Amino acid sequence: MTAKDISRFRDYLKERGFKWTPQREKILKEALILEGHFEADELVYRLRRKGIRVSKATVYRTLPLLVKAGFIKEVIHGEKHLHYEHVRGDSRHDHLICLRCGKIIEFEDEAMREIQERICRERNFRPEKVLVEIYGYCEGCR
Amino acid sequence: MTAKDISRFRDYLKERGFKWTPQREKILKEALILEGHFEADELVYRLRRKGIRVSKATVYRTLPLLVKAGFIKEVIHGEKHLHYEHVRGDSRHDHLICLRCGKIIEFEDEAMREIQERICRERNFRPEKVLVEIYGYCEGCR
DNA sequence: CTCGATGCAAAGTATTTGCACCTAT
DNA sequence: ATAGGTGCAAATACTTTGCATCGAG
Repeated sequence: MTAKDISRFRDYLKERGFKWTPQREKILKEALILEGHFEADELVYRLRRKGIRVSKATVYRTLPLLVKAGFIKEVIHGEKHLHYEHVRGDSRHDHLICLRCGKIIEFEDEAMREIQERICRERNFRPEKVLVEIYGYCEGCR
Repeated sequence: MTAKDISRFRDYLKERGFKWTPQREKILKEALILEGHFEADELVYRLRRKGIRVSKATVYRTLPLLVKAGFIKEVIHGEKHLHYEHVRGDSRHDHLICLRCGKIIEFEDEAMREIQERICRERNFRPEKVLVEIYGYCEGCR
C-alpha cells in the first residue's frame, strides 16, 4: 500500500518537473502512517523522534504538495493552526468536535451531501471543498 | 436600535463586574454598523479613519466579549485570521466562498439544519456552534 | 480609592521567505 | 550541469501579554 503511494507521489512529482527527495518520501510516509489528524509541527516532532531530521520549512513546503496530490486534506479550521488528515479512499466525512475534551467524532451523511450539492447547483457555484464542523459537547462531557 | 444594543452591552458588563468604557462603546457601535464580515484589524482602521483612536490590543480584547454577549459571531475559518460578523436576529446562515474573487455568498437552508440536528441527536452530542463553509468558484469565476 | 481597562511595545504562535549550499535528474 | 530542494535564520502576519498608567464605579 505505502509502496504504491510512494510511486504515485513520485510520478506526480515527475510529471510536473518536481523532484523526488528523501525528505519528501519521509514526510509522505509519516503522513500516511498517522491515524487521525495532525499538524505540521507534530509531523516534524514525530520524524525527529524517529531520528529523521527534516526541517520545518521543508515540511511546510511539502504538506501543500501532498494536499494537491490528494494524499491528505486540510481539516479543522476552528483552531489557530491547520490540521491535516490522511485521505482514505472510502469516506468523505465531517467532524463533531468536543469543546471540552477535544475529542473528534467523524460522521458521514449522504443526505447532507445531497443538500450541499443542491445549494451549490441553485447558485451556480462549483464547490471545490466543503467544510462542516460542529462544535459542542460530546456524550461524556455534556 | 443601537441605543438598545448599547444598554444591553452595558448591562451585560455590569452584571459581571466589567466596566463600561468609551472604547467598548465605540467598538460595539462600529461592529454593529459594519455590513458583512470583518476582521479585527479592519475595525481598528475604520475607527481610526473616523478619528477614533482605540488600540489594537483593546479591540482584540473586546471582540471576544462581544461574541460572548451575542452581538457578533466568528465566521470563516478557512483563512489565516478570524472573521466576525454582526449577529442578525433573523438568520442562521452559512457561506459559499469564492476561491478566485473572494466573494462570500450567504445561504440558509432548513433541511440542512434538520440534518445537523439529527446527526447530533444520534450521537448524543450537544451542538454549540455549527460551521458550514463551501469553498469553490462562483458563477462569474468558474 | 480601588480594581478593571487601556495603550504601548515586547513576546508569542504559526507559517513563509531569502539565500547559500546541496542533489536529483 | 542545472533547475529545483533543503536548512537555517530572519521575516511576516496575526494575536496575546506585561506593565505602567488611567479612569469608571
